[in-house]
Amino acid sequence: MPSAERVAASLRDEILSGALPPGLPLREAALAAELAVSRNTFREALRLLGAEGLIEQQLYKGAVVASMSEPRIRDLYLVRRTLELRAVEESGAATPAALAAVDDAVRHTEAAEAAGDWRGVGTHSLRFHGALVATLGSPMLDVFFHGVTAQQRLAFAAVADEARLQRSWTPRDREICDLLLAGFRAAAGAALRRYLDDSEQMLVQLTKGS
Amino acid sequence: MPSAERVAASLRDEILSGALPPGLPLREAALAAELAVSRNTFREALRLLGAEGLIEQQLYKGAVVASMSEPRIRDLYLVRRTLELRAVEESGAATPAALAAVDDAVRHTEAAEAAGDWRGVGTHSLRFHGALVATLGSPMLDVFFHGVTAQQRLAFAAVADEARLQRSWTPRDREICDLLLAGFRAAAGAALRRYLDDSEQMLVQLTKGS
DNA sequence: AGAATAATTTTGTTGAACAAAATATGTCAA
DNA sequence: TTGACATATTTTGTTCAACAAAATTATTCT
Repeated sequence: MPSAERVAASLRDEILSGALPPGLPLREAALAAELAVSRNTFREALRLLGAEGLIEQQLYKGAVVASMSEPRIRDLYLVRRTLELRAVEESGAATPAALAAVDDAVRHTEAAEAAGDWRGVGTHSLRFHGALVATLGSPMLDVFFHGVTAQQRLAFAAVADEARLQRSWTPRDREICDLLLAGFRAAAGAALRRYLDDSEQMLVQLTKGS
Repeated sequence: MPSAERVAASLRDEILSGALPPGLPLREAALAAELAVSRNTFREALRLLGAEGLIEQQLYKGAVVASMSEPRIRDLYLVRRTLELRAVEESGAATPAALAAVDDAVRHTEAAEAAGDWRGVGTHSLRFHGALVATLGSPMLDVFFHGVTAQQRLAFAAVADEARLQRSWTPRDREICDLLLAGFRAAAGAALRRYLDDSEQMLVQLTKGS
Protein backbone atom coordinates (compact mmCIF):
# COMPACT_ATOMS: atom_id res chain seq x y z
CA MET A 1 0.00 0.00 0.00
CA PRO A 2 1.34 3.44 -0.90
CA SER A 3 2.57 5.58 1.98
CA ALA A 4 0.40 8.51 1.01
CA GLU A 5 -2.76 6.43 1.27
CA ARG A 6 -1.64 4.93 4.54
CA VAL A 7 -0.97 8.39 5.96
CA ALA A 8 -4.29 9.65 4.62
CA ALA A 9 -6.08 6.73 6.27
CA SER A 10 -4.34 7.45 9.54
CA LEU A 11 -5.23 11.14 9.46
CA ARG A 12 -8.79 10.28 8.42
CA ASP A 13 -9.17 8.06 11.47
CA GLU A 14 -7.86 10.75 13.79
CA ILE A 15 -10.10 13.39 12.25
CA LEU A 16 -13.25 11.26 12.35
CA SER A 17 -12.55 10.11 15.90
CA GLY A 18 -12.35 13.70 17.00
CA ALA A 19 -8.69 13.50 18.00
CA LEU A 20 -7.97 16.20 15.45
CA PRO A 21 -10.77 18.72 15.98
CA PRO A 22 -12.17 20.97 13.22
CA GLY A 23 -10.08 24.06 12.58
CA LEU A 24 -6.83 22.48 13.76
CA PRO A 25 -3.93 23.31 11.42
CA LEU A 26 -2.11 20.29 10.03
CA ARG A 27 1.54 21.37 10.11
CA GLU A 28 3.45 19.49 7.49
CA ALA A 29 6.84 19.24 9.14
CA ALA A 30 5.57 18.14 12.53
CA LEU A 31 2.97 15.62 11.36
CA ALA A 32 5.18 14.18 8.66
CA ALA A 33 7.86 13.54 11.27
CA GLU A 34 5.31 12.06 13.64
CA LEU A 35 4.05 9.65 10.98
CA ALA A 36 7.61 8.91 9.86
CA VAL A 37 7.20 9.99 6.26
CA SER A 38 8.72 12.74 4.20
CA ARG A 39 7.00 16.07 3.81
CA ASN A 40 6.37 15.30 0.12
CA THR A 41 4.44 12.10 0.70
CA PHE A 42 2.60 13.83 3.53
CA ARG A 43 1.52 16.48 1.05
CA GLU A 44 0.24 13.77 -1.28
CA ALA A 45 -1.87 12.50 1.60
CA LEU A 46 -3.20 16.03 2.15
CA ARG A 47 -4.30 16.17 -1.48
CA LEU A 48 -6.30 12.99 -0.96
CA LEU A 49 -7.99 14.32 2.17
CA GLY A 50 -8.65 17.63 0.45
CA ALA A 51 -10.46 15.85 -2.37
CA GLU A 52 -12.58 14.07 0.25
CA GLY A 53 -13.55 17.35 1.86
CA LEU A 54 -12.10 16.38 5.24
CA ILE A 55 -9.61 19.25 5.23
CA GLU A 56 -9.61 22.76 3.81
CA GLN A 57 -6.53 24.01 2.01
CA GLN A 58 -5.52 27.59 1.39
CA LEU A 59 -2.52 28.76 -0.57
CA TYR A 60 0.43 29.55 1.67
CA LYS A 61 -1.74 28.92 4.73
CA GLY A 62 -1.75 25.14 4.66
CA ALA A 63 -4.45 22.69 5.64
CA VAL A 64 -6.87 22.72 8.56
CA VAL A 65 -9.39 20.10 9.61
CA ALA A 66 -12.69 20.98 7.93
CA SER A 67 -15.38 22.45 10.13
CA MET A 68 -19.05 21.80 9.51
CA SER A 69 -20.95 25.04 9.33
CA GLU A 70 -24.74 25.10 9.36
CA PRO A 71 -25.08 25.42 5.56
CA ARG A 72 -22.72 22.48 5.12
CA ILE A 73 -24.77 20.37 7.51
CA ARG A 74 -27.96 21.29 5.67
CA ASP A 75 -26.28 20.38 2.39
CA LEU A 76 -25.28 17.06 3.88
CA TYR A 77 -28.90 16.20 4.68
CA LEU A 78 -30.08 17.41 1.29
CA VAL A 79 -27.70 14.90 -0.26
CA ARG A 80 -28.81 12.18 2.11
CA ARG A 81 -32.46 12.81 1.32
CA THR A 82 -31.71 12.73 -2.39
CA LEU A 83 -29.88 9.41 -2.31
CA GLU A 84 -31.57 7.55 0.51
CA LEU A 85 -35.13 8.38 -0.48
CA ARG A 86 -34.39 7.40 -4.06
CA ALA A 87 -32.95 4.15 -2.76
CA VAL A 88 -36.12 3.41 -0.81
CA GLU A 89 -38.29 4.20 -3.83
CA GLU A 90 -36.28 1.88 -6.04
CA SER A 91 -35.87 -0.83 -3.42
CA GLY A 92 -38.22 -3.07 -5.35
CA ALA A 93 -35.36 -3.74 -7.76
CA ALA A 94 -32.78 -4.34 -5.02
CA THR A 95 -31.00 -7.69 -4.78
CA PRO A 96 -31.74 -9.91 -1.78
CA ALA A 97 -28.09 -9.69 -0.75
CA ALA A 98 -28.23 -5.89 -0.65
CA LEU A 99 -31.40 -5.98 1.44
CA ALA A 100 -29.84 -8.52 3.79
CA ALA A 101 -26.92 -6.13 4.26
CA VAL A 102 -29.37 -3.42 5.27
CA ASP A 103 -30.90 -5.62 7.94
CA ASP A 104 -27.47 -6.75 9.09
CA ALA A 105 -26.37 -3.17 9.66
CA VAL A 106 -29.41 -2.42 11.81
CA ARG A 107 -28.70 -5.53 13.86
CA HIS A 108 -25.17 -4.28 14.52
CA THR A 109 -26.56 -0.89 15.49
CA GLU A 110 -28.88 -2.49 18.01
CA ALA A 111 -26.06 -4.60 19.40
CA ALA A 112 -23.86 -1.53 19.84
CA GLU A 113 -26.67 0.32 21.60
CA ALA A 114 -27.30 -2.63 23.91
CA ALA A 115 -23.59 -2.60 24.77
CA GLY A 116 -23.64 1.15 25.46
CA ASP A 117 -21.09 1.70 22.68
CA TRP A 118 -22.27 5.09 21.44
CA ARG A 119 -19.55 5.55 18.86
CA GLY A 120 -20.45 2.11 17.52
CA VAL A 121 -24.09 3.15 17.30
CA GLY A 122 -23.13 6.11 15.12
CA THR A 123 -20.83 4.02 12.95
CA HIS A 124 -23.29 1.19 12.37
CA SER A 125 -26.27 3.48 11.93
CA LEU A 126 -24.40 5.26 9.15
CA ARG A 127 -23.50 1.83 7.80
CA PHE A 128 -27.22 1.10 7.66
CA HIS A 129 -27.87 4.23 5.65
CA GLY A 130 -24.94 3.39 3.41
CA ALA A 131 -26.37 -0.08 2.86
CA LEU A 132 -29.63 1.60 1.92
CA VAL A 133 -27.87 3.60 -0.79
CA ALA A 134 -25.98 0.47 -1.84
CA THR A 135 -29.29 -1.17 -2.82
CA LEU A 136 -29.19 1.14 -5.84
CA GLY A 137 -26.24 -0.93 -7.06
CA SER A 138 -23.98 1.94 -8.06
CA PRO A 139 -20.27 1.79 -7.08
CA MET A 140 -19.92 5.50 -7.85
CA LEU A 141 -22.77 6.45 -5.53
CA ASP A 142 -21.33 4.14 -2.91
CA VAL A 143 -17.98 5.88 -2.77
CA PHE A 144 -19.67 9.26 -2.90
CA PHE A 145 -21.95 8.36 -0.02
CA HIS A 146 -18.97 7.02 1.88
CA GLY A 147 -17.56 10.55 1.73
CA VAL A 148 -20.89 11.92 2.87
CA THR A 149 -20.93 9.67 5.92
CA ALA A 150 -17.36 10.74 6.67
CA GLN A 151 -18.47 14.36 6.79
CA GLN A 152 -21.45 13.36 8.87
CA ARG A 153 -19.10 11.77 11.38
CA LEU A 154 -17.03 14.94 11.29
CA ALA A 155 -20.14 16.86 12.31
CA PHE A 156 -20.83 14.33 15.07
CA ALA A 157 -17.26 14.57 16.34
CA ALA A 158 -17.57 18.34 16.70
CA VAL A 159 -20.41 17.91 19.17
CA ALA A 160 -19.39 17.47 22.77
CA ASP A 161 -22.00 15.09 24.12
CA GLU A 162 -21.91 12.38 21.51
CA ALA A 163 -23.78 9.87 23.66
CA ARG A 164 -26.83 12.12 23.82
CA LEU A 165 -26.61 12.67 20.07
CA GLN A 166 -26.88 8.99 19.23
CA ARG A 167 -29.56 8.01 21.68
CA SER A 168 -33.05 6.98 20.57
CA TRP A 169 -32.35 6.77 16.87
CA THR A 170 -31.88 3.03 16.73
CA PRO A 171 -35.59 2.14 16.95
CA ARG A 172 -36.27 4.45 14.03
CA ASP A 173 -33.57 2.76 11.98
CA ARG A 174 -35.25 -0.52 12.81
CA GLU A 175 -38.68 0.80 11.85
CA ILE A 176 -37.46 2.02 8.47
CA CYS A 177 -35.67 -1.24 7.84
CA ASP A 178 -38.71 -3.37 8.70
CA LEU A 179 -41.05 -1.29 6.55
CA LEU A 180 -38.60 -1.57 3.69
CA LEU A 181 -38.12 -5.33 3.97
CA ALA A 182 -41.90 -5.78 4.21
CA GLY A 183 -42.27 -3.93 0.93
CA PHE A 184 -44.07 -0.87 2.33
CA ARG A 185 -41.94 1.50 0.31
CA ALA A 186 -44.11 4.59 0.69
CA ALA A 187 -44.30 4.20 4.46
CA ALA A 188 -40.58 3.49 4.68
CA GLY A 189 -39.85 6.60 2.64
CA ALA A 190 -42.09 8.75 4.82
CA ALA A 191 -40.44 7.42 7.98
CA LEU A 192 -36.99 8.00 6.50
CA ARG A 193 -37.86 11.56 5.55
CA ARG A 194 -39.06 12.33 9.07
CA TYR A 195 -35.92 10.69 10.46
CA LEU A 196 -33.64 12.83 8.32
CA ASP A 197 -35.59 16.01 9.09
CA ASP A 198 -35.37 15.39 12.83
CA SER A 199 -31.72 14.38 12.71
CA GLU A 200 -30.84 17.49 10.73
CA GLN A 201 -32.65 19.75 13.13
CA MET A 202 -30.99 18.23 16.17
CA LEU A 203 -27.50 18.36 14.67
CA VAL A 204 -27.93 21.99 13.63
CA GLN A 205 -29.11 22.86 17.13
CA LEU A 206 -26.22 21.09 18.87
CA THR A 207 -23.68 22.59 16.45
CA LYS A 208 -25.00 26.09 17.08
CA GLY A 209 -24.59 25.62 20.80
CA SER A 210 -20.92 24.63 20.69
CA MET B 1 -2.94 29.09 -7.86
CA PRO B 2 -0.97 26.05 -6.70
CA SER B 3 1.14 24.30 -9.33
CA ALA B 4 -0.39 20.93 -8.61
CA GLU B 5 -3.88 22.21 -9.37
CA ARG B 6 -2.70 23.98 -12.46
CA VAL B 7 -1.05 20.81 -13.72
CA ALA B 8 -4.13 18.77 -12.83
CA ALA B 9 -6.31 21.21 -14.77
CA SER B 10 -4.00 20.98 -17.76
CA LEU B 11 -4.00 17.18 -17.73
CA ARG B 12 -7.77 17.15 -17.21
CA ASP B 13 -8.23 19.27 -20.32
CA GLU B 14 -6.03 17.00 -22.39
CA ILE B 15 -7.76 13.89 -21.13
CA LEU B 16 -11.29 15.20 -21.71
CA SER B 17 -10.39 16.54 -25.14
CA GLY B 18 -9.18 13.11 -26.15
CA ALA B 19 -5.57 14.21 -26.64
CA LEU B 20 -4.59 11.72 -23.95
CA PRO B 21 -6.61 8.61 -24.84
CA PRO B 22 -7.79 6.04 -22.26
CA GLY B 23 -5.14 3.54 -21.29
CA LEU B 24 -2.24 5.86 -22.03
CA PRO B 25 0.41 5.69 -19.29
CA LEU B 26 1.25 9.06 -17.71
CA ARG B 27 5.02 8.87 -17.27
CA GLU B 28 6.04 11.09 -14.41
CA ALA B 29 9.48 12.17 -15.57
CA ALA B 30 8.47 12.99 -19.13
CA LEU B 31 5.22 14.80 -18.39
CA ALA B 32 6.62 16.69 -15.42
CA ALA B 33 9.41 17.98 -17.63
CA GLU B 34 6.93 18.85 -20.37
CA LEU B 35 4.79 20.85 -17.95
CA ALA B 36 7.87 22.40 -16.37
CA VAL B 37 7.24 21.19 -12.83
CA SER B 38 9.07 18.85 -10.54
CA ARG B 39 8.14 15.21 -10.32
CA ASN B 40 6.88 15.75 -6.77
CA THR B 41 4.32 18.39 -7.67
CA PHE B 42 3.35 16.33 -10.70
CA ARG B 43 2.59 13.47 -8.35
CA GLU B 44 0.38 15.76 -6.27
CA ALA B 45 -1.54 16.54 -9.45
CA LEU B 46 -1.90 12.81 -10.12
CA ARG B 47 -3.44 12.35 -6.67
CA LEU B 48 -6.05 14.97 -7.54
CA LEU B 49 -6.91 13.33 -10.84
CA GLY B 50 -7.01 9.93 -9.18
CA ALA B 51 -9.56 11.18 -6.67
CA GLU B 52 -11.64 12.45 -9.59
CA GLY B 53 -11.57 9.05 -11.26
CA LEU B 54 -9.94 10.39 -14.41
CA ILE B 55 -6.86 8.20 -14.02
CA GLU B 56 -6.24 4.76 -12.55
CA GLN B 57 -3.24 4.26 -10.32
CA GLN B 58 -1.51 0.99 -9.50
CA LEU B 59 1.36 0.52 -7.11
CA TYR B 60 4.70 0.51 -8.91
CA LYS B 61 2.88 0.64 -12.24
CA GLY B 62 1.98 4.30 -12.25
CA ALA B 63 -1.04 6.08 -13.64
CA VAL B 64 -2.95 5.54 -16.87
CA VAL B 65 -5.85 7.50 -18.31
CA ALA B 66 -9.03 5.81 -17.08
CA SER B 67 -10.93 3.77 -19.62
CA MET B 68 -14.70 3.50 -19.54
CA SER B 69 -15.74 -0.13 -19.56
CA GLU B 70 -19.35 -1.12 -20.12
CA PRO B 71 -20.12 -1.57 -16.41
CA ARG B 72 -18.65 1.84 -15.68
CA ILE B 73 -20.80 3.44 -18.38
CA ARG B 74 -23.90 1.73 -16.98
CA ASP B 75 -22.95 2.96 -13.53
CA LEU B 76 -22.61 6.47 -14.93
CA TYR B 77 -26.17 6.41 -16.23
CA LEU B 78 -27.47 4.88 -13.01
CA VAL B 79 -26.03 7.88 -11.20
CA ARG B 80 -27.44 10.30 -13.75
CA ARG B 81 -30.90 8.77 -13.48
CA THR B 82 -30.72 8.96 -9.69
CA LEU B 83 -29.76 12.63 -9.58
CA GLU B 84 -31.45 14.06 -12.65
CA LEU B 85 -34.79 12.37 -12.14
CA ARG B 86 -34.83 13.43 -8.51
CA ALA B 87 -34.06 16.96 -9.65
CA VAL B 88 -37.01 16.94 -12.03
CA GLU B 89 -39.33 15.58 -9.35
CA GLU B 90 -38.28 18.28 -6.90
CA SER B 91 -38.18 21.04 -9.49
CA GLY B 92 -41.26 22.60 -7.96
CA ALA B 93 -39.02 23.91 -5.18
CA ALA B 94 -36.31 25.19 -7.53
CA THR B 95 -35.40 28.88 -7.58
CA PRO B 96 -36.25 30.92 -10.70
CA ALA B 97 -32.54 31.61 -11.20
CA ALA B 98 -31.73 27.90 -11.25
CA LEU B 99 -34.49 27.25 -13.77
CA ALA B 100 -33.28 30.12 -15.91
CA ALA B 101 -29.80 28.54 -15.94
CA VAL B 102 -31.37 25.32 -17.24
CA ASP B 103 -33.00 27.12 -20.13
CA ASP B 104 -29.83 29.09 -20.82
CA ALA B 105 -27.80 25.90 -21.15
CA VAL B 106 -30.23 24.46 -23.69
CA ARG B 107 -30.03 27.69 -25.68
CA HIS B 108 -26.25 27.36 -25.83
CA THR B 109 -26.61 23.75 -26.92
CA GLU B 110 -28.87 24.77 -29.77
CA ALA B 111 -26.48 27.54 -30.78
CA ALA B 112 -23.56 25.11 -30.86
CA GLU B 113 -25.55 22.66 -32.96
CA ALA B 114 -26.53 25.40 -35.38
CA ALA B 115 -22.85 26.28 -35.71
CA GLY B 116 -21.88 22.66 -36.33
CA ASP B 117 -19.70 22.69 -33.21
CA TRP B 118 -20.17 19.10 -32.10
CA ARG B 119 -17.83 19.28 -29.15
CA GLY B 120 -19.72 22.37 -28.02
CA VAL B 121 -22.97 20.46 -28.29
CA GLY B 122 -21.64 17.80 -25.93
CA THR B 123 -20.26 20.35 -23.52
CA HIS B 124 -23.40 22.48 -23.32
CA SER B 125 -25.74 19.52 -23.27
CA LEU B 126 -23.92 18.21 -20.23
CA ARG B 127 -24.08 21.72 -18.80
CA PHE B 128 -27.86 21.51 -19.22
CA HIS B 129 -27.99 18.28 -17.27
CA GLY B 130 -25.69 19.78 -14.66
CA ALA B 131 -28.01 22.78 -14.37
CA LEU B 132 -30.84 20.34 -13.86
CA VAL B 133 -29.06 18.78 -10.90
CA ALA B 134 -28.17 22.26 -9.65
CA THR B 135 -31.87 23.01 -9.17
CA LEU B 136 -31.64 20.75 -6.13
CA GLY B 137 -29.49 23.46 -4.55
CA SER B 138 -26.75 21.23 -3.17
CA PRO B 139 -23.11 22.30 -3.64
CA MET B 140 -21.94 18.78 -2.76
CA LEU B 141 -24.13 17.20 -5.44
CA ASP B 142 -22.96 19.84 -7.88
CA VAL B 143 -19.27 18.99 -7.52
CA PHE B 144 -20.10 15.28 -7.57
CA PHE B 145 -22.09 15.65 -10.76
CA HIS B 146 -19.30 17.72 -12.24
CA GLY B 147 -17.10 14.66 -11.84
CA VAL B 148 -19.80 12.52 -13.40
CA THR B 149 -19.95 14.74 -16.47
CA ALA B 150 -16.17 14.59 -16.69
CA GLN B 151 -16.33 10.82 -16.91
CA GLN B 152 -19.14 11.09 -19.39
CA ARG B 153 -16.93 13.25 -21.58
CA LEU B 154 -14.17 10.69 -21.14
CA ALA B 155 -16.53 8.08 -22.55
CA PHE B 156 -17.41 10.40 -25.43
CA ALA B 157 -13.76 11.06 -26.19
CA ALA B 158 -13.10 7.34 -26.51
CA VAL B 159 -15.58 7.10 -29.38
CA ALA B 160 -14.21 7.80 -32.79
CA ASP B 161 -17.13 9.48 -34.53
CA GLU B 162 -18.07 12.10 -32.00
CA ALA B 163 -20.16 14.13 -34.43
CA ARG B 164 -22.50 11.21 -34.99
CA LEU B 165 -22.70 10.67 -31.24
CA GLN B 166 -23.98 14.16 -30.49
CA ARG B 167 -26.45 14.48 -33.32
CA SER B 168 -30.19 14.59 -32.72
CA TRP B 169 -30.06 14.91 -28.97
CA THR B 170 -30.54 18.64 -28.82
CA PRO B 171 -34.30 18.60 -29.57
CA ARG B 172 -34.80 16.15 -26.76
CA ASP B 173 -32.92 18.41 -24.35
CA ARG B 174 -35.23 21.20 -25.48
CA GLU B 175 -38.32 19.05 -25.00
CA ILE B 176 -37.33 18.11 -21.45
CA CYS B 177 -36.50 21.71 -20.64
CA ASP B 178 -39.82 23.04 -21.95
CA LEU B 179 -41.86 20.42 -20.11
CA LEU B 180 -39.98 21.23 -16.94
CA LEU B 181 -40.42 24.99 -17.21
CA ALA B 182 -44.11 24.50 -18.00
CA GLY B 183 -44.47 22.55 -14.76
CA PHE B 184 -45.25 19.17 -16.35
CA ARG B 185 -42.92 17.36 -14.01
CA ALA B 186 -44.17 13.84 -14.62
CA ALA B 187 -43.92 14.25 -18.40
CA ALA B 188 -40.50 15.84 -18.11
CA GLY B 189 -39.33 12.98 -15.92
CA ALA B 190 -40.62 10.38 -18.36
CA ALA B 191 -38.92 12.12 -21.27
CA LEU B 192 -35.69 12.39 -19.33
CA ARG B 193 -35.80 8.71 -18.43
CA ARG B 194 -36.25 7.73 -22.08
CA TYR B 195 -33.45 10.11 -23.04
CA LEU B 196 -31.02 8.57 -20.56
CA ASP B 197 -32.01 5.04 -21.54
CA ASP B 198 -31.43 5.74 -25.22
CA SER B 199 -28.19 7.62 -24.61
CA GLU B 200 -26.87 4.79 -22.47
CA GLN B 201 -27.72 2.19 -25.06
CA MET B 202 -26.06 4.14 -27.86
CA LEU B 203 -22.91 4.82 -25.89
CA VAL B 204 -22.57 1.19 -24.85
CA GLN B 205 -22.99 0.11 -28.47
CA LEU B 206 -20.42 2.54 -29.81
CA THR B 207 -17.95 1.69 -27.05
CA LYS B 208 -18.27 -2.02 -27.82
CA GLY B 209 -17.49 -1.38 -31.44
CA SER B 210 -14.20 0.43 -30.85
C1' DA C 1 -1.16 51.75 22.24
C1' DG C 2 -0.45 51.52 17.46
C1' DA C 3 2.00 51.37 13.32
C1' DA C 4 6.15 50.28 10.84
C1' DT C 5 9.89 47.08 10.59
C1' DA C 6 12.59 43.11 11.20
C1' DA C 7 13.02 38.16 12.53
C1' DT C 8 10.98 33.65 12.30
C1' DT C 9 8.04 30.14 10.83
C1' DT C 10 5.52 27.69 7.36
C1' DT C 11 4.27 26.62 2.91
C1' DG C 12 5.29 25.87 -2.10
C1' DT C 13 8.52 23.94 -5.05
C1' DT C 14 12.69 22.07 -6.84
C1' DG C 15 16.51 18.78 -7.82
C1' DA C 16 19.17 15.00 -6.81
C1' DA C 17 19.47 10.67 -4.93
C1' DC C 18 18.41 5.69 -3.99
C1' DA C 19 15.69 1.27 -3.12
C1' DA C 20 12.21 -1.62 -5.01
C1' DA C 21 9.37 -3.22 -8.38
C1' DA C 22 8.31 -3.70 -13.16
C1' DT C 23 9.78 -4.01 -17.87
C1' DA C 24 12.94 -4.79 -21.53
C1' DT C 25 17.05 -7.14 -23.19
C1' DG C 26 20.10 -10.64 -23.89
C1' DT C 27 21.75 -15.46 -23.36
C1' DC C 28 21.60 -20.21 -23.48
C1' DA C 29 19.72 -24.90 -23.93
C1' DA C 30 16.23 -28.11 -25.96
C1' DT D 1 13.01 -21.21 -33.24
C1' DT D 2 11.36 -21.05 -28.99
C1' DG D 3 11.02 -20.89 -24.18
C1' DA D 4 13.08 -20.21 -19.77
C1' DC D 5 16.35 -17.95 -17.18
C1' DA D 6 19.49 -14.26 -15.84
C1' DT D 7 20.75 -9.58 -16.54
C1' DA D 8 20.27 -4.69 -17.72
C1' DT D 9 17.29 -0.70 -17.94
C1' DT D 10 13.39 1.93 -16.93
C1' DT D 11 9.91 3.61 -13.87
C1' DT D 12 7.85 4.25 -9.65
C1' DG D 13 7.96 5.15 -4.56
C1' DT D 14 10.20 7.79 -1.29
C1' DT D 15 13.50 10.60 1.10
C1' DC D 16 16.39 14.58 1.94
C1' DA D 17 18.21 19.11 1.68
C1' DA D 18 17.63 23.40 -0.07
C1' DC D 19 15.49 27.92 -1.19
C1' DA D 20 11.93 31.54 -2.56
C1' DA D 21 7.63 33.46 -1.19
C1' DA D 22 4.06 34.27 1.76
C1' DA D 23 2.32 34.40 6.35
C1' DT D 24 3.08 34.88 11.21
C1' DT D 25 5.34 36.52 15.15
C1' DA D 26 8.45 39.50 17.58
C1' DT D 27 10.55 44.00 18.04
C1' DT D 28 11.23 48.74 17.74
C1' DC D 29 9.98 53.35 17.45
C1' DT D 30 6.82 57.06 17.86
